[in-house]
Amino acid sequence: MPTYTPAQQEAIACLDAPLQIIACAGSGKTQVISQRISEILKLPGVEPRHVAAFTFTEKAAAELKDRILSIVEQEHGSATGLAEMYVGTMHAFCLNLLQTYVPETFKYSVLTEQTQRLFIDRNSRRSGLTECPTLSAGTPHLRRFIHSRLYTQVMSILTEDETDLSLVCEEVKAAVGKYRDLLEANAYFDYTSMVDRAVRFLESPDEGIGTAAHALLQHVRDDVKFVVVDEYQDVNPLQERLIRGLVQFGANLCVVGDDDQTIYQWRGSEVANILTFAGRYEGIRSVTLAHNFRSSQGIVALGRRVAEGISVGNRLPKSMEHASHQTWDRGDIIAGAYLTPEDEAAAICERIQDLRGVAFTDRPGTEPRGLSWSDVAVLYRSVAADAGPLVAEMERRGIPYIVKGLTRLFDSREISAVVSLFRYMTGHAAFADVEALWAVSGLLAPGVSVAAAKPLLDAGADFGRGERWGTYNLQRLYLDVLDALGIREDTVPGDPVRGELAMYQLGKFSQVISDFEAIYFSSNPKDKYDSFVGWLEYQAPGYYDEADLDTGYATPDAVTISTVHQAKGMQWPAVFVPCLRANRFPSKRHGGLGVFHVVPDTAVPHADRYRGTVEDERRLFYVAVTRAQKFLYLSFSPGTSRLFQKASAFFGEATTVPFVSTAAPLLGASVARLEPHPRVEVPQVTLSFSELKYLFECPYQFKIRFLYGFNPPIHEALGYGKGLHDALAEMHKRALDGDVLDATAVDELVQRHLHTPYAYPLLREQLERAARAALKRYFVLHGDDLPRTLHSEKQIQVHVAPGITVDGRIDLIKRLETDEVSIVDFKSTYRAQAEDVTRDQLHVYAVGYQELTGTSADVVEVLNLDEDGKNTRETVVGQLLIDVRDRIHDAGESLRTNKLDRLPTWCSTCAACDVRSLCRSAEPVSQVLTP
DNA sequence: CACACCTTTGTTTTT
DNA sequence: CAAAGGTGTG
Repeated sequence: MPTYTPAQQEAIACLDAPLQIIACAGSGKTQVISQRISEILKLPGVEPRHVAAFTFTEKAAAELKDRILSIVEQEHGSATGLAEMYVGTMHAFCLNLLQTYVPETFKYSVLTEQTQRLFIDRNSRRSGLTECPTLSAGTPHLRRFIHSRLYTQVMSILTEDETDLSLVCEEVKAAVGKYRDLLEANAYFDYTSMVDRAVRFLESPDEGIGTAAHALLQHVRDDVKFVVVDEYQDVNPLQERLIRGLVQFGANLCVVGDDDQTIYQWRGSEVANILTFAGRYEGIRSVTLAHNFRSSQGIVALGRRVAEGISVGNRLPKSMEHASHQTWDRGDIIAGAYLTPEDEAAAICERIQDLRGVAFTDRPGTEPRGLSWSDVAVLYRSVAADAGPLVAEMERRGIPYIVKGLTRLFDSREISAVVSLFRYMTGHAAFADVEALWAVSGLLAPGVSVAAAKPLLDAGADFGRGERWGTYNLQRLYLDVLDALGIREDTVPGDPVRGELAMYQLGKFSQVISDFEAIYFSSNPKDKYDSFVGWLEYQAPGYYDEADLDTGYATPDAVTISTVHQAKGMQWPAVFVPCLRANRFPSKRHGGLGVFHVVPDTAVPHADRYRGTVEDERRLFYVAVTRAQKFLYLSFSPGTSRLFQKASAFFGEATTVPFVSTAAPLLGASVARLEPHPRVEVPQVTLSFSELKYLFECPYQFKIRFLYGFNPPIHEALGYGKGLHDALAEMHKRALDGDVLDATAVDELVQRHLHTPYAYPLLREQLERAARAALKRYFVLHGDDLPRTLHSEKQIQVHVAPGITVDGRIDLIKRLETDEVSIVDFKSTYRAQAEDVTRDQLHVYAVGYQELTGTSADVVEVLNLDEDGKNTRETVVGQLLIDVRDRIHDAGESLRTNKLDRLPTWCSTCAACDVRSLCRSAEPVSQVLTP
């Protein structure tokens, strides 16, 4: 066990009272939580499934889980059942809870921000959008398309906050009900409704759906014994209700956070939750982790000064203390003012180049190394508004950088060219326009003309050819066009990086089509194409404004340029915070139609937090400052307009802190220098079963699907296989409770679970018949096995090495008549995404089962639900399990190093791959020329 | 100092 | 199209 401070030890050891951990920046919070959870797992009678730990992002969850597993493996040797410990977001927890215990919700899918807006606009009347009045004279009612984002904000505030509905006008209240009904009618959750549904189950079980509510509550009562909430300061009122609901039967609660780092008020975080925690729970213990192990004395002093500017009533009393080995030297912290943004950018670049090679010690007792590009971050209040001059200067000097949120997907020449195809098809552009855009797209190999795709476009635009709407598939047309033009990573002119970049843009567009088509799949074809083009022109550019270049899992050695928000939880040896201008940081309030023109601000407690206050901005500045380990450069230059002429109050305040210099020479030769050596970061790799399957099958296929983001076309029968799986899941779950169904339940099961939103009426009938037949057949062939069900939809997990985890669910685990344990995977032909189960995958299941129970399964089998489908059954062999572990490990490594190569030669995998046209020619090349 | 008028701007982002 | 900073007037 590493050494802990007395406060850390106290937090780790307090397992029997509600605990509040106030964790200052850099206080080793994650380590303390992880160690505390490890202690919980040592308690007699405590199983991993008794623990639920919440984080705000999937990334933070992966890191926390990995840390816990490392500690547990070290201290307990190995432990079984860890897959059943919940570490994740509250959203995923709620979704999981509902889709495990409430059969009616098994078929629900989740709307993203994009599909949610598409859905609301397509149903603008039925969702109540156009009936919402506003306080603005110019806008008597919300309007379709224009106000759908505002509408989603209103809907989430009304369910996520403690809104006083008596102050909200009738039409808006009606809209909430209409929108909720519309979601349910279409089997959708949005991010709010999944939490809301779960909370309502926990709060008023009597109104629930009988047995489901009972089972859900039973699970919470029996299994949830320890709840840990990280980043508690960012919890919103609905999430606070969820926490209350989860601990209502006496579970131990531990909340961890720092009120000074509340930076998401504008999306509902309620600081009051953490400020008044002590008064709301009985007998709480409170521990403050005040020691900062990250930053030098100077940074800590500056941070403390910034935080002390928050008024006493809005802050928990605490004083961050310097405890790091980092030294402060005069000149490490500079607040510099410049005459123009260009001067400021140049000065930043000078410093960055000066810092490269400076000796730096990451941890006490380790060897120093030379700083490199990736040790530097430049943090802006608004990257979009202010980062331009710096990016230009970095570009000029050839300093490598990563920036998010500056480039817009729809401004790129690649996407302009692609959009023109659809404009041509709907008569909004001449073919000459298309040719002009493709000529400058940088996508076509020499000698290839977009004219090669014209026949496809003309045929596609003939909307009189067939009556089935599903045949007018946007995604298929798109992939066919790319194929006809021979566009692949290696045919795009330029160096390999250029090829990757282009494919990444094109993959994003595939996602754009998927989003649109998920909502508009079954519209009259002509209308669908027209809506698509209109949407591409007016809506989509605003939906997909960040074309953040995801570099995959490999981390390049480059300067990070990002917003302060995105820097939360991170640290760098050197941090720059430029453009500290009045009206920018702190940001002035903004105009325009807002939520409080629809909902009166008196109906929402602390409504101001949604608009943003100066204190909120101060907390954001506090986060920025405390990211730095040693070097911190604050700077100001007047902006282009009248509004941004003066320096930020924060800037002036910083200059009054003794550790801060207003000018200092470059370090030059005055400090020790070493060869630049970027810090080694181990990116977390968490793979789902289906991702792993693709990675095993063909690494390049994985790259096309998951890194570039290409999606296969929607199949009209989509949902059939899922429906069968869900029906079987209900059968097995009820069998586990002693409720063994027979064939008379088939109609009801199909009715409840089969959801095929893209099927035309005739196909829907066919699918229903097929589903009934499949379930009846299952009852005949396997009905007798039902009582021998051991687990249904069992969550498993394989932790292969630090940072590499595979997550997944096993359809069914049952005891055979021979008393052996069998792992079963169901298969159905109609299952849209050809989920072929390979032997490898089955053996991964077997490994997961082993980690879960500590015992080995005897056989793995594939059970085909089709009438004449083939089943397989295979003995689990120990050596195979070891081999599979090695293969997962290799797969994870290839991801981290970004080595995702094509299979060397054409093979059966290629023949079955539905994205192969993006990889190589369909025909195997018989004569390969080798230079 | 109070007020009217004119000008400029439009953030931050996860699930 | 709304809001608030800046500027000018009394």
